[in-house]
Amino acid sequence: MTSKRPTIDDVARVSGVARVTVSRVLNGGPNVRDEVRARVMQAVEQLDYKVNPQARSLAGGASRLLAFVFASDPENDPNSYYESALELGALRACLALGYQVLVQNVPDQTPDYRKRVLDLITTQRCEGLILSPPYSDDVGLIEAVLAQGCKVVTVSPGGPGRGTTDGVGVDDEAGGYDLTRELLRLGHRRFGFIAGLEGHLSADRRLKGFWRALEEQGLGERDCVVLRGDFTFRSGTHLAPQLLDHPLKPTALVCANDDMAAGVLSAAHARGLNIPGDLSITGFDDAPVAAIVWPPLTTVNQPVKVLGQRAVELLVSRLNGVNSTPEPIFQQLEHAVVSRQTTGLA
Amino acid sequence: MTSKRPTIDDVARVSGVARVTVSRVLNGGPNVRDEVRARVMQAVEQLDYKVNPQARSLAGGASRLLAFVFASDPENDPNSYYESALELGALRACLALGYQVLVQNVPDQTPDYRKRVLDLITTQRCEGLILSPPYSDDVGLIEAVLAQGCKVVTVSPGGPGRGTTDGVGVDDEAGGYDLTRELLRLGHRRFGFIAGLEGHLSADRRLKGFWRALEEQGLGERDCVVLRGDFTFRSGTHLAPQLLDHPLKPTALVCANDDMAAGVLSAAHARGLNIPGDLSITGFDDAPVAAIVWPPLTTVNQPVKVLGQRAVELLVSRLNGVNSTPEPIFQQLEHAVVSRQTTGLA
DNA sequence: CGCTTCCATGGAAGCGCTTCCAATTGCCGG
DNA sequence: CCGGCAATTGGAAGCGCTTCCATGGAAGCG
Repeated sequence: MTSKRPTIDDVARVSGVARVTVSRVLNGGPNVRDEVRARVMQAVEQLDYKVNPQARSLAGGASRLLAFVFASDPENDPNSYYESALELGALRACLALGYQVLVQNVPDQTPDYRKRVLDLITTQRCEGLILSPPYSDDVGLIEAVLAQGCKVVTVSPGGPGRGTTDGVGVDDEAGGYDLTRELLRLGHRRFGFIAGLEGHLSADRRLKGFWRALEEQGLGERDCVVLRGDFTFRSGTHLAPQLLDHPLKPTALVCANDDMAAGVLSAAHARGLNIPGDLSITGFDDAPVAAIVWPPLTTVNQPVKVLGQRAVELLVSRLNGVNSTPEPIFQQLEHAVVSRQTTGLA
Repeated sequence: MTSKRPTIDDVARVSGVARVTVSRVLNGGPNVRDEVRARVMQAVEQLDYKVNPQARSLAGGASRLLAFVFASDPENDPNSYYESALELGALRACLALGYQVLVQNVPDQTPDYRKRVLDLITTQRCEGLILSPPYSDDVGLIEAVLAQGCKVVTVSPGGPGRGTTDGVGVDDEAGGYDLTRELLRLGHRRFGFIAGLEGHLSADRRLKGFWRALEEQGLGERDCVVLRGDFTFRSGTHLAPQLLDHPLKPTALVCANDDMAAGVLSAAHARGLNIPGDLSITGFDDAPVAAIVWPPLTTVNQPVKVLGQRAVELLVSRLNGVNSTPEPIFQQLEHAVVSRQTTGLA
């Protein structure tokens, strides 16, 4: 066992000042002479003193705890790059800002999901929440959290979530549009689209952008078959046949994320199709899997890790009062079409 | 803002007992009459009281905080299923046990990595650490942590780590052996092997099992080219040419994990090779990517999520004194060869 | 020069909980 | 009927920190 850790009183004694003064120095408070500040810092150094975060939050009433809530069920979707990357970005930012982040998986089919989320605030004393889709558009949930005095930042809100609280994300609609333009340029005129889960509004915006690009070319609903998947590889493989065998005979299959696109690709391989010769396939996100499959997948890059990081920064700026704009802020980051090898001439 | 949260004193007042008694009930202490216990629980219910974890750990001297430390650099290896799955398993187990887990990424090339890890104990007050490779075999680090009075469980220790503290893992050596037996059965006699990073001893055990299987068939060093990768997809694609162009002309490439195998597969596709007709490829871990690539990868399954969960359970059982066996415990879980479609007759 | 004002510091209280120890009760054998 | 012991409860102290308020001195002002 270790000898006991030094406390703030030890520092105070060694540096010959009162406990409050040490506290002031530690928290960057004003009204401390430079000489005293230096003396305290030296004592801190000498004793290898670290504040006790538990004591600090008990006394100060601030836990410096954030929570990252995600919905995807890892049993069903074991590979969710999106969530891991968000988390990682959040973790990084927290480290820099002196906050901690609790990661919480709350499958959204859970009947008491709202209670589960609110428990993070009551039980763990979280001061801020990062909500990823589909929670980022669950206005009821967001308002319930806000009502508890807990700040919220949403990741990729698709609509209603945006007006309610701060958020970060890319322009999904523009992403879908840009990607589709590229497909149209390659001569494709008949499409299949695998959309995401109901309620994931940001994913639906991708579809909206897709339609807009089609309409600009005078194309419409009769030129595309739309199906809904659940973002998993498996749903891609399951849904592909319906698209491939459809009388419309699509020449390009557009998927709302990369995992489903990888599933479609796999199903296409199983049929002996030549990609992109016989069929073009696109994803969304630019997850690692996009570069791993063969041939590498054309997709839309979004900086997911940065999204997680920005979410934390936004949250913390609200918490420490640096930012107190009354209206919600939405930080939009850049997306980019990444043309790889699953797309070719129609 | 919320009205203030109820405290233990509120519960005491409502249930008409002293604060200590409430504390006893909350912590499942002995010597409380059933009638009183029920009364307290009812008050807790009625007030929707939740203990304040910060206050509890300050008073009780136990933070109920664990940390999960992993080394892989996510910039370089953006897809590490292994770490995410361990984390998820740990998270799940913690939720059930009332502990919290801090996730910490400490790249092992960091010069002050040891300090970074020890800081988790001093700064965050963690009571237990989960160390994944290669830290699981860093005896110096483990002992330094132990010396601070912090418990340690290692994940997949490959050798030295095992005798030092508790651990969980599969029998990597047997996994490598079983997989290789399968390859030999298919008639392969000339091999390429992409090993993992230096210092990842559990990954090296896979190679050891591989050799053992070869020796049983009277094969040896001259029948296999061995290279070292870094577990990433990219290192698989980079290393593949050296193996494919080697005068030995290997008919099967064995990789220490799935990502590298996926890289090799991709490189093989780029050359127009027919898999498994021209070449067999195997991975290790049975990560999601193994099922996603085309053709799906033959590999060895290890229950990574369960590993993470067991690690936490082991740690907690040490912390609360349920388990106080003096010698280190190693929990070995089952592995299984998963034959998919990247392996065929030589 | 007496007054206010500002700066730098310290004293005391208390955050919500657990732990240590003392007090009370009921019940035993002798 | 009494000392003793276990079961049950409560009082008080204190974990390590921040916050509120008081203090003393230096500086500013007419």
